[in-house]
Amino acid sequence: MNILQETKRRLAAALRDAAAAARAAGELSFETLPDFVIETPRDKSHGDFAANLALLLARQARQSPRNVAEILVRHLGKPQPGVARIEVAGPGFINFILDSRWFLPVLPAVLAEDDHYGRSNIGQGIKVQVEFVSANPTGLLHMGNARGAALGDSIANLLTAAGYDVTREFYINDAGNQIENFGLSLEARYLQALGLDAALPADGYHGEDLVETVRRFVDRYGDKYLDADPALRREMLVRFALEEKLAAIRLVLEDFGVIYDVWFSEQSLHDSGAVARAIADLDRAGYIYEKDGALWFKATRFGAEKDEVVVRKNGLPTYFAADIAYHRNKFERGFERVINIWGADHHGHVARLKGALQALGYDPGRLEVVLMQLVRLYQGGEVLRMSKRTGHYVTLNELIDEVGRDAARYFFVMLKSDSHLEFDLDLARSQTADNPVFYVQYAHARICSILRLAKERGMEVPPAREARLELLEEPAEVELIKQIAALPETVVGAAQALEPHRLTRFAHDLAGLFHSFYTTCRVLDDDPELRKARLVLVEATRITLRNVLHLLGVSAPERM
RNA sequence: GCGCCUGUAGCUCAGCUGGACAGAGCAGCGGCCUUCUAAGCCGCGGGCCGCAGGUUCGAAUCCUGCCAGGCGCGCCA
Repeated sequence: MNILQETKRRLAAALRDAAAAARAAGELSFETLPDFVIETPRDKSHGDFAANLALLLARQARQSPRNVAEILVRHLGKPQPGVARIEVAGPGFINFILDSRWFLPVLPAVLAEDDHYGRSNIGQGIKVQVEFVSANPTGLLHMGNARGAALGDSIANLLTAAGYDVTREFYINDAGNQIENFGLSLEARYLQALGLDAALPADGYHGEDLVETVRRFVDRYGDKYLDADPALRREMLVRFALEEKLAAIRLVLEDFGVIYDVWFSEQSLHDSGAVARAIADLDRAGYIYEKDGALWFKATRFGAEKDEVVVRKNGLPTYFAADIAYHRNKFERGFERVINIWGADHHGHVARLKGALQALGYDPGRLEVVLMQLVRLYQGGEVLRMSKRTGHYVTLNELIDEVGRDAARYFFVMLKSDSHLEFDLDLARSQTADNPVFYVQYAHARICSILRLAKERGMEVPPAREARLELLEEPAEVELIKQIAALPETVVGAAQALEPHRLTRFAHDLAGLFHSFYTTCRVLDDDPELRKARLVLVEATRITLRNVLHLLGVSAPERM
């Protein structure tokens, strides 16, 4: 049910017919009809829909836009269904003012579709993968990862709602230098735990959490690896720590409402030979050369700023090499579109990865990277720098404890991914009511409260067919219905643009319209007919609000 | 130095891929609870859309050049 888009489509067709008729009548001359839009004007006084066709046609027709608009309106001929009035306004817009009853059919549709309301099938079941967070499993998740988690999960929800077949994936960086370094740090902590004087590597992991991890390792294995081969010792420590860290990451993400379909190991790509194969194939295609003892990929051929090493002088493949193999693997698994959520500090990686995929014969457009600016954390008015190596960072675990999952998720997706997120920890900690998520949730709780009371009084929400919905003609009611009707196109737009922040905006607007309605209209009215109609409206609002909140990964509480 | 992102009300941010007089939330001021949750509603004030050019019937939005902030330019990931 998408009454808005259907109406727009029909009006657009009518305008095209009108233009053709006007040309046939010799009143308007043009070669080809320009692509015009029918949009919902910002300003309510401009009607429900506005068309800019006359403005675009004016030049070709060599007439003033307003004249063109008048001619088009005249040729629209018989009254359009649902349209109460048509006006030519401003520079030459054609405004359509709809009969307020035109939107009423959306209410029974919402009740019927229930938790499916807002879904569509523009994705046509196309397989899409969303890879996000993919943090190093060497510590806990920080604020940047948290933003990625909220963003990635909401985008995945949006794509699912738009009819795509979505897979959520976490890429585990369990290979390479960082792991090597991780092992050395663990080893030092291990020796320290056994009372020896061992120093952490200068660029090692200084976080306190490793001390605890090693303590648990000692609980299990004691000093068994004190005199063991250091390589074996580190391998055992790393294996133990990775398992523990990954379990913790998985757990906190679940607390955050994020469940992955696939956890993909980087090491497995090395083990299976996929990395070596990718390099060999690039070489065969002529995009690899040797310099200074290392193997380089000719990324500059594909618009990157510089070429990139794939195999180091020491013979070990780079992270980039593994990433090439990984993304090829994604396509081999049948994903039509592959979406990565990355921190903006990785943006330099985009061009060369796309280049490598192109070199392997894939359309690089199938890889879409959503770059998010990093989260800046404020405390006591000062910026806190976050770094895993210094162990100085606020974890997602702490964030959930202090501000709660709902507020955190809402805040992270409230902004465009492009914009820097300023997270004032003191403000977030202070659980005050100026939190927008409370505003939206409160609207939902208020509705549930009304419905509870109605039930107690034996006044359940009637089947929509039995309600005289045409009684809903207060401005606050009409505005509320229009916003409810706008959910499907909002979801589609947000999914296409990969912009979940459009949903928080929609939710906030919807909540605001409900609050206004609440103060002007009494739902449990003495008039039984009006009461039934309003119960249907309120129920439809509840469903819409809840569905949006769920797309955001935020709960819809029944009481507050 | 080069590349990417950002610059809109005192603060935090929207602005629907070029539309009609630039919007919201906080903060400030003034009203509204004997009736379904006042975590709410209604009203008021507040802006050279970083600056300067250009394209267009029309620019916060597109192009160019500056200015400011963030990030990147590793045989790290």
